[in-house]
Amino acid sequence: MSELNRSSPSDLKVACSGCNLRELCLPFALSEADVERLDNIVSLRKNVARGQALFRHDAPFLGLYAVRTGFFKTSVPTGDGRDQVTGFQMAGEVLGLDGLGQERHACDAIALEDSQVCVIPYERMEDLSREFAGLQKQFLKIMSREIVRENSVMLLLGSMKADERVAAFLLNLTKRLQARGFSSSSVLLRMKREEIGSYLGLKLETISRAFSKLQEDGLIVVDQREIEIRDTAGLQRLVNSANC
Amino acid sequence: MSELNRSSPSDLKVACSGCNLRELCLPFALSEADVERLDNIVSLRKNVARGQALFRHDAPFLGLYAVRTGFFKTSVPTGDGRDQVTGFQMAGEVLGLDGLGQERHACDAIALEDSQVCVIPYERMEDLSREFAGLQKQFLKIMSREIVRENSVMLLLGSMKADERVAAFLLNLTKRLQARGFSSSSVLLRMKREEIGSYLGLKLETISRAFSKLQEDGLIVVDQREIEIRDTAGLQRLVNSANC
DNA sequence: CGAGGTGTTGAGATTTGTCAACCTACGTGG
DNA sequence: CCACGTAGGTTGACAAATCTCAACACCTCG
Repeated sequence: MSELNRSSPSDLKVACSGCNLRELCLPFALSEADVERLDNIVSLRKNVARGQALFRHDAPFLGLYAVRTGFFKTSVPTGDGRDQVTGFQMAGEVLGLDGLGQERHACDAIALEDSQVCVIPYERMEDLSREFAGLQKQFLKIMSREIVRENSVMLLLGSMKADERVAAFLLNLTKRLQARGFSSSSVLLRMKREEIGSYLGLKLETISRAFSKLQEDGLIVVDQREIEIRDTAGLQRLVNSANC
Repeated sequence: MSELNRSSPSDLKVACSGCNLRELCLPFALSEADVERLDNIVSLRKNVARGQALFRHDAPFLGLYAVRTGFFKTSVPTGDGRDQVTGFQMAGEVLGLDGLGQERHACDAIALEDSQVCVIPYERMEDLSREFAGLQKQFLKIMSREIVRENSVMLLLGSMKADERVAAFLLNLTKRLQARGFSSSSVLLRMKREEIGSYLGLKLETISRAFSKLQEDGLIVVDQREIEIRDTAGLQRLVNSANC
């Protein structure tokens, strides 16, 4: 009945050991042997259509998910029915870490395009320690990185101006896309202005104006959701100059 | 030579099993047997004087710390030498989770009063999986909770007005103090207005004005760093009404 | 008693939000 | 294939919130 059920849980056999995201995803820096152990834990894939939820807040925690293809946003409810976007996730990134603590999800995860995730079922995570110490530590590392990421978002939200936030947002996106082999000078945004605004703590009109401003200054070229980066160093200077 | 060295690493023998913070700290919800295993991992205490750093960003990650007595702040550098405060930690709370991922700390941890922490040395964490599956999962849970906490700070920074942020801050503090057996109607702030402002993404003058405003409205009474909560429900309404 | 750190308050500047109009792209149905 | 409706995006004018700068008050500590 839930939106979750409407997605198709295709029971494809997964193999981290043969995945082209190895270097970016769960297996990063793991030994060959450890990756094979991981294969036993990550056992199936799941498709999520654009607009659908992978999970919703308050839903029981069933496991972690690694994005295989596609693009997600996570958001927390504001109490009055609206949401604040807390992150955007692309291939190789992990969703659901918020749910481990209370065995219940703290945010919604919505696909911004047709996507596919690899599933790490909660009950299999019990096997982690039995499987190998290296694997268990891997999860601690992944969570630690998420904490560091959130620290940097707090920095952004707490101390940057609108233009600086947008510049930092674009640089972060292109850096992650570049690590995945995409162009670092051109981004196709998968989210709307309103979602960027929610993530950056700004209104959609302010995002729009910031894009226009950065374009006027020759740092980027905006064509709808297609952003061309003209001056990466200039954007970086803008971010660095924050709070001076 | 570092400030770290100037703190006195008193080699007291620690026993989680006999600690009065059991229910709030690392051992929460662990079995008697697991807590005894934890005793083998948490092996010493360390004093940190007011104003000193427990660790600094970029320093090698040596282990996790559980606050035993005292009060800390964590902050990340903004790039221009200044810092943004990312959290305040009191007895039973864990410091250093940010360092696991890169084996290097991402933030500074500074004592706001003379404090004592229990040390979980990094090399001992290797023993976690050998010791017991329950223990390893405990750390994942603690990290997950930190992620959820940071989510809620992002929500605060991204979508609340000054008064609402301050109200949320006070409610959060009193809730945590109450869980530790302190009065929920009176708080002695351990940090200055500037640090609250940094944490909440506001300037110190705005914090001062927000306190005055909440006092005018009869919700609190302010006397320097001593805050008396007069109307918890009123503060809660203010927080809930955010974004309406 | 004086100095320095911290906190409060006011006035004006700056930034962002709000509201409204308009534009563009896209999908649907005639 | 075109007309139309709708969602998303841009821009302007004004309002509201916060920041900035400055003056001053208070407290602590030597």
